[in-house]
Amino acid sequence: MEKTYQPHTIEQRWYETWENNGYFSASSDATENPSYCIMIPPPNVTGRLHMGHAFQDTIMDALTRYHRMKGENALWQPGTDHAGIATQMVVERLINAEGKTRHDLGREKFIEKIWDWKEHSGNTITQQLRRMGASLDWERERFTMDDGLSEAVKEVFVRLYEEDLIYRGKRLVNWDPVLHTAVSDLEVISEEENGHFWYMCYPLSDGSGDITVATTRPETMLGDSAVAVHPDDERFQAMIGKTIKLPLTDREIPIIADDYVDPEFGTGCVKITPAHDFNDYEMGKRHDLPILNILTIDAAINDDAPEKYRGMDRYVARKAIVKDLEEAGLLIKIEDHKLMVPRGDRSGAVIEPYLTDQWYVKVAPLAEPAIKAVQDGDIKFVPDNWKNTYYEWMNNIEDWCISRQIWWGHRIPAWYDDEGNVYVGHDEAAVREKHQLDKEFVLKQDDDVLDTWFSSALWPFSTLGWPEKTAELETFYPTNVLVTGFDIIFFWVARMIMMGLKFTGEVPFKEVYVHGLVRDSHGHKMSKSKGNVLDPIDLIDGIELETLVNKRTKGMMQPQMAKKIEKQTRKEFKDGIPAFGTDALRFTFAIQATTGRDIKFDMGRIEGYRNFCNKLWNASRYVLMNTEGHDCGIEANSQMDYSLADKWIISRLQETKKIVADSLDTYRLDIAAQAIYEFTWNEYCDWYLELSKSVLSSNQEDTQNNAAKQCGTRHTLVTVLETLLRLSHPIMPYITEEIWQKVAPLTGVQQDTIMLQAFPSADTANIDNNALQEMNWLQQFVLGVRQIRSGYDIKPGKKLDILLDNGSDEDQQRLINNEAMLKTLAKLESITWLNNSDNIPESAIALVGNMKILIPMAGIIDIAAEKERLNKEIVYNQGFAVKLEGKLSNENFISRAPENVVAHERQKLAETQDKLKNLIGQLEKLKNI
RNA sequence: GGGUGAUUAGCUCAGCUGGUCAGAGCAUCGCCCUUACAAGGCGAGGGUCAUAAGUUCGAAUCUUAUAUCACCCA
Repeated sequence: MEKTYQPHTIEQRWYETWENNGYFSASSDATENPSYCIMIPPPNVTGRLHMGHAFQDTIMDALTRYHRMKGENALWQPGTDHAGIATQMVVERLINAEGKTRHDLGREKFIEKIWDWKEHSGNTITQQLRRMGASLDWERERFTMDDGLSEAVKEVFVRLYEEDLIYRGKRLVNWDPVLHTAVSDLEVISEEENGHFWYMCYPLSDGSGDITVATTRPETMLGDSAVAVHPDDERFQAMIGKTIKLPLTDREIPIIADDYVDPEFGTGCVKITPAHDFNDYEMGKRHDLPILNILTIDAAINDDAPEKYRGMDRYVARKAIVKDLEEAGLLIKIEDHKLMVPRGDRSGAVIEPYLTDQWYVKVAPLAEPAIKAVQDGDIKFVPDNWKNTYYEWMNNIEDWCISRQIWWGHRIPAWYDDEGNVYVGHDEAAVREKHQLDKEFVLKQDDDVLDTWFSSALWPFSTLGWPEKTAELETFYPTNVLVTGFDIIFFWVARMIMMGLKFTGEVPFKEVYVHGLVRDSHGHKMSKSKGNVLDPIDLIDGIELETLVNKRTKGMMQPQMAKKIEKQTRKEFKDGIPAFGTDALRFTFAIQATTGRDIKFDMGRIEGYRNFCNKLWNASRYVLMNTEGHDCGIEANSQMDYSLADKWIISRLQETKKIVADSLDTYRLDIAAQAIYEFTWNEYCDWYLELSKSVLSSNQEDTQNNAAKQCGTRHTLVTVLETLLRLSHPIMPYITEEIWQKVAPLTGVQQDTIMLQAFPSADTANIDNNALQEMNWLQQFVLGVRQIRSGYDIKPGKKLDILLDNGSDEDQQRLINNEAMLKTLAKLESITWLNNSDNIPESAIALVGNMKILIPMAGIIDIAAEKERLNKEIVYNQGFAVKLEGKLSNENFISRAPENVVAHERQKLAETQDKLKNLIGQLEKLKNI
C-alpha cells in the first residue's frame, strides 16, 4: 500500500468493476428477499451535479448500500427528467448560434434536434453521479420522455379528464413574456429590487373631489377596474359607491370597500387591476369587476387600451403614462421604494400575471386522501414536523396549471374541431373512435405541452412500468423512502402522493426524509451570481486557482460582479482546492446530515475527513504489515489468547455497530458517521493499535503462551478492521473496498466485493464489562503518567521509573495483567509497589481511583511547579465537592429525586472526597520538604 | 400580516423523552519527525448554552415573553 491515501488511483477503477459486474442490479422477483427501493429525484437532463445533488445522493447511496448489505433486494432507481423549458433553451441557443430560430426548423425538426442533443450531451449528470460512487441500477435508467413514461402521462391525463379532474380555463398565470409560456411558481424567483411608488390623482366623476392612489406599476392603470378602500376607513366613507373618471382613458370605475386593503399602507386607496395582479384578481372576483387585459404576450400594450399607448412595451408605456399624468397635473409625487420583483429563472424577464387559457388539475379532491395518508401515518415525514408544512399547503391548495406553451414535453392529448370543441383521448385514432368522427372530420391537436412536474409526479410508479402490471411494480411499489429537500415538498412530494394514491391506490413511499440545503461556509445560498458555487467534482479531483477563478467568473448574467468574485475567490482559495476524493466528500456530507435546515459547507471539515481517510488507510497499512504472512487465528489448530485490549476493542466494536445501525435506521447519518469516526480514531487507532504493539513486539520466554497471545491480537486486529470496513462502506465505498480486498483474506474471506457482504450486526454477548472497566483503569493510568510527563517537559523518549502506592487487590491484579502494555504506552522503565517501610521519595503524583502513581522527582521535577499543579487540582475538586454537598444536603433533592440519581451523586461525592484526601496529603508532604 | 426554524467554545456543528460543575471537528498554545500515519503523536487552554421570567429538588433541554437572523406563505 502507498504511504499516503491517494483517492484518485482507486475510485474510478472500483466503480467500473462494480457496474460491469452488475452489483447494482436489483431483482424483479418479488418472492426473493425483502425489497428496498428509493427513487432518485430525477435530475434535470441538462443539469450538472451541484452540491445539493451530491449531498442528497450521498444519503440515498448510503441508505441503498446499507440495505443491500443487509441482504435486501435493493433498488435505487436512476433517471432524469426532460426539463421542458431548460432543455428547449439549451438547444435553441445552439440553433441560434447557427443563425436560425426554432421556428425556421419547425416543431418536428426541432424536437429531433433535442433528442440528438440528449443522446450526445445529455448525460453529464449521470456520469457525475457515477463519480460520487452512486450505486444506481443503471440498467433500469428511465427518462420522463421515454415511451413508457409518456404512456403513463397520457393515461393519467385522459383518466383525470374523464373524471372531470382536468379542465381548461381562463385564469391568471405566471407569464414569461420572453419565453411566451406559463411558468410554475418554482420557476419564478422574487427578489427585492429598487423601484418607485407613484402617487396618482384620480378625479371623481361627479367633480366633488379626487382620490390619490399609490402604485408601483403605473402602466397597469389602463386596466384598472376599481379603486378600493378599507370599509372602516373614515377618510373615504363618503366616497364608497361613487365613481371615478379614470385618467387617460374614457372609462368610469367604481370606488369599492374591501377589508383586504391596508389603511396604513400607501394612501389607503388601492387601484384594482384584476387582469394584472393576483390579489386584484381575487378582489375582482369578489366584487364582480370587469377583467380588462391590456397586455400582449410580449408584455406590450394591446389594442384594448387607448390608442396612444398601443404597441408600446410595458416600460415605455410606463414612462409615457407618467409623463401624461404629470402634464395633466395628476401626478402627486414619486417616492423611492424597494419591492419584490418576480423574474423567470431561465429568461431573467420580469414575470407578468397574465390572463390566458390553460389546462388545470382540480386538486382539492386529490388532496383529501393525500392529507389523510399522512394523518394516518401511512406516510411519515422525517423529521416529523415537516408534516405541518405539508398540511399547511395541502389545506390551502389551489388548482394546478399544467399546460406550457413550448414544444419540448408531453403534448397534451386533446384535439379541437373547427368549432373549438375539445376531444381528449389517448391518441387521435382513439378520439375518433370514441366520438365516432370520420376520417374527413378535421381535428387539430392542442399545441401545448404538459408541465414537466406533471410527469415527475408519476415518477415513483411510471418508472416501474405503470400502467402495465409489471413485476417491478409488484416488487418495489410502494417504495420505502423519498429523500428530498424541503424546498420541493409542495411542488413535487405532495403531487407524487396525490397521483400515487389516485392511480395505484397506494402511497408512493412510506417515508419522506427531508434534508437540509447546502450553503456556503457563511450560510449563503450558493449561486452563480454570488460566485460562491462549489462544484462537487472539483472537491473530488481538486482544481487550480486560475481554473476556479475562470469558472466562477465566465458567462455571468451580471458581468460587473466578476471583479469582486475573482478577488473573493483568490482570497478564499489561495492555492486552489486540493483533491479530497469522493469518500472524504461523502463523509463530510454524512456527518453533517443532521436534522437542521442548513448545511454550511466548510472547507476545514472536508479536509479533516480527508485526513480521516488517510488515518484509516495508514491504520490498515499497520495491520497488514503485522498480520500478512502470520497466523491470524483462522487455521483450525490456531491457539488464541485474548488480551485485555482485544476484549475491550471487541466490546467497543459491538457498541459502535449498534449505534451505526440504529442511526442509519432513523436517518441520522451524522450520528452514524460520528460513531465511525470516534471508534476508528480515538479507540482503534489511538489505543488498540498502540496496545497491540506491546503484544506483537514482546519476546517472552514462554513461547507457546506468547504465540497464542500474538495470534489473538492478530486475529483481533484483522477482524475488527474487516468489520469496521463493512460498517463504513455505505458512507465511504471506495476506500473500504480497496482496503477490504487486502484485509478480508486474512480473516478467511475470499469474495469479489465488500458491497455484497453482510452489514455487521452487534453481538451483545461479545461485550465484556470487566474488560471495559479494566481498560478504563489502564487508560487513567497512562493518562496520569502522560499528564505529568507533559507538565514537566519530560522528553517523550525518556523511560520513567514509577512507584505505586495505596493500591487495592484489584489494582495489583490489574497491574499483573497489563504490565507490559502499561510500560509500552506510558514509556516506563519499571513499575514498583511501595512497601510501608519504604522511604517515599519526593514525587509528582497522579491518581487512579485511590491508587497513587508516584513519579520520583530526582532532578526532573520542580517542587514549586508540582505544588501549583496539585493546588489547581485541589481547588477544582473542592468546587465540585461543594456543589455535590449542596445538592445532597437539600432535603427536597433527597426525597424527590429518584434513588439511583441520589446514589450516583453520593458515590461521586465519596470519590471526590477520597481524591481530595490523597491530593491534600501529597501537598502536605511537599510542603514539609 | 401569517407560519416554521434557528441562536451552545474564535469558526462549523452535536447534545434538547429534564439528572456525570457542557461535547466533537477545525482553529489556538506547549512538547515531539517514537519504523502505520507530520494529512501525524502526546498534553493544554477556551463556553454565566441569545436575553428575561416561570415550572421543578434539579433546566442547554419544558412553558411564556423579548431580541436578532433565516426560510416559506400572503
